[in-house]
Amino acid sequence: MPTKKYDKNQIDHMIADMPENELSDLADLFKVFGDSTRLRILYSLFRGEKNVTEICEDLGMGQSAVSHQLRVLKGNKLVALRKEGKSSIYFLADDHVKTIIAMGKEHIEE
Amino acid sequence: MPTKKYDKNQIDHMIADMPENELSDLADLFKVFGDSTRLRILYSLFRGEKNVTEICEDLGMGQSAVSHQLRVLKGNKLVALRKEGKSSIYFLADDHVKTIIAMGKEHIEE
DNA sequence: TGTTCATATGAATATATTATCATATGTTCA
DNA sequence: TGAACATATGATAATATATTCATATGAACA
Repeated sequence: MPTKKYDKNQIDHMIADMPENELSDLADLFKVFGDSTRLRILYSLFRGEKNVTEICEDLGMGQSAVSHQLRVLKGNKLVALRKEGKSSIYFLADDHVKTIIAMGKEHIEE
Repeated sequence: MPTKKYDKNQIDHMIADMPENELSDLADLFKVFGDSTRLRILYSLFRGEKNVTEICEDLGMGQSAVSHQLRVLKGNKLVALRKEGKSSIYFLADDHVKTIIAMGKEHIEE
């Protein structure tokens, strides 16, 4: 499978004629990234899949808060999970998560 | 100037070892994209620079609400402006805006 | 079966955010 | 200068959001 690349010309074309309702969906997606707890969860999973307890330890946060945010992330298809005994093992759902984070990172570093 | 490209390997490397405070800045940036009024403004400016009145007309929103959001966008360096007579002409500040929107768009379309 | 561990979820509170209204600032031009 | 226009901004009210607390669900296993 070839590595996917993005260049500016493709991007201009990609954005043109975006309908109003799609913009609204897009805002909802970015809203999910716009919370540092959720972003820290994503970043934690970027370093490897984890169960809920491990995520809590990694973030130093309570189980309930983390579960609530995992629910949001899952609802937006940014993470997925598999059950393993008593545990739920969460992992990043696709590579767009990484790409979006990388783009944002590049922006703030300038 | 060569067209910039991004591939998955670069991206993995880009994200590795991101410090905690940078994640917080990143969440703040995404928060800016996570509002449909602001996203509509960005999209409007993607189609061409505009003064405040024109943006208001394009969005069908009041001047005050738009100005408040332009302030947020400007504070985050996503738009810039030049003064021209009585008008402030706003435009997209850089190409990352487009890239970030394109990545998000691609995600929601799957 | 009953206890423990792991996770999910509902309700409530505290905080943040957005649009509106009113007004201030600044520019143009008669 | 002062009237008209364009934009910016402060305060407020309405809404949305996140965390906490309490509790429910479900699996493993003695």
